[in-house]
Order: sequence, then structure tokens, then C-alpha cells
Amino acid sequence: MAYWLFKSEPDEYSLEDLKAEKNSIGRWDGIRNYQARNIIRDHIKQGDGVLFYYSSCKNFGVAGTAEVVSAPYPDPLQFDPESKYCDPKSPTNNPRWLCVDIQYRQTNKNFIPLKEIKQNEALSDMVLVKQGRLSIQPVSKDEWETIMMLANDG
DNA sequence: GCCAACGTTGGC
DNA sequence: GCCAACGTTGGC
Repeated sequence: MAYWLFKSEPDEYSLEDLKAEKNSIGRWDGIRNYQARNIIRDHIKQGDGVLFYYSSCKNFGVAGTAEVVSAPYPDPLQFDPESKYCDPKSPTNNPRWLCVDIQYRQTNKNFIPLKEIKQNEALSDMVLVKQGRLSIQPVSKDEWETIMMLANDG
């Protein structure tokens, strides 16, 4: 089992939005970055853990957790002319963009601001700290456990 | 294949 | 609103 960090702008799609979906399962679509796509395609598996991270907002940080509940599959939005994620150049017989379904797990007892992550020695190697921009990132087991401790203590 | 110009992300 | 750190595009 592997762990990942998914970024979302809470105004667009929040952890509460995921929770409110049918069976608390939502489609993680709209990934239009090859690095993130490759991670989905080559590494993300059903049952993996997901840190739900809020970016580009007033309070940015880890809000809670979710679980990957599907295998990767073609993102339907790339073929939807109405969608801002439509990609007319994506070949229908070999879709360029993938997505997965995730299911709500928990909302942190303590919201973990990025500042707190940056201050924590055990989390200094997180991709989040080293390379800010990637929207889907690997998280090590140790990092996951440290985050869970911060999320649930106190 | 290079690289300049442009676009995006996302913390500050 | 700014801008650093990327990623993408397109002319050559």
C-alpha cells in the first residue's frame, strides 16, 4: 500500500464535497499535468491512502484523508466539449488523461497548515516542501504516520 | 532538438 | 497582486 497527496482548491472541491457525494466516493478528474498523470498511470493503486491538501486558498494545508477506490481510468472530461478540461488533441483510442475514484475517510481533528509541515523536521523531505507545484505527490509511510499523528493528537 | 516566449501554480 | 519555479508551445 502506498500513500499520496492530492491537491485541491477547496472552493472548487473540498473534503466536505467528497463526503457529500454518493457513498462519499468522488472522481478525481481534471489532472492535466504529465508528471501527475504518470504517477496515476504507473503507481496509484486501489486501496492507497490519500492526503487531501487544500491549496490556493486562505488556509492551505492537509484537511484529511481519503482512499483510492478504483483503478486508473480515462478521464471523461477530456472528451467533454463543455468542460474546461476538454482536450481535443487527446486520441479517443488512447486517452491522454487519467483519473481515479477516491472515497472520503476522515477529516483531521487538527487541520495541518503547510507552515506546520515545513517546521517539522521529519517532514522536511516531503515533495510538498521541496517542489511546491506538483498536484499529485508521493508520500512516504513515515511521512504519512507523522501527518496522522499531527492530525489526531491534542 | 534548442530555446525564447508564454502560461500556470501557489505561497507570500 | 507579485513573482519564483516550474511546464508547454512553436519557430527555427
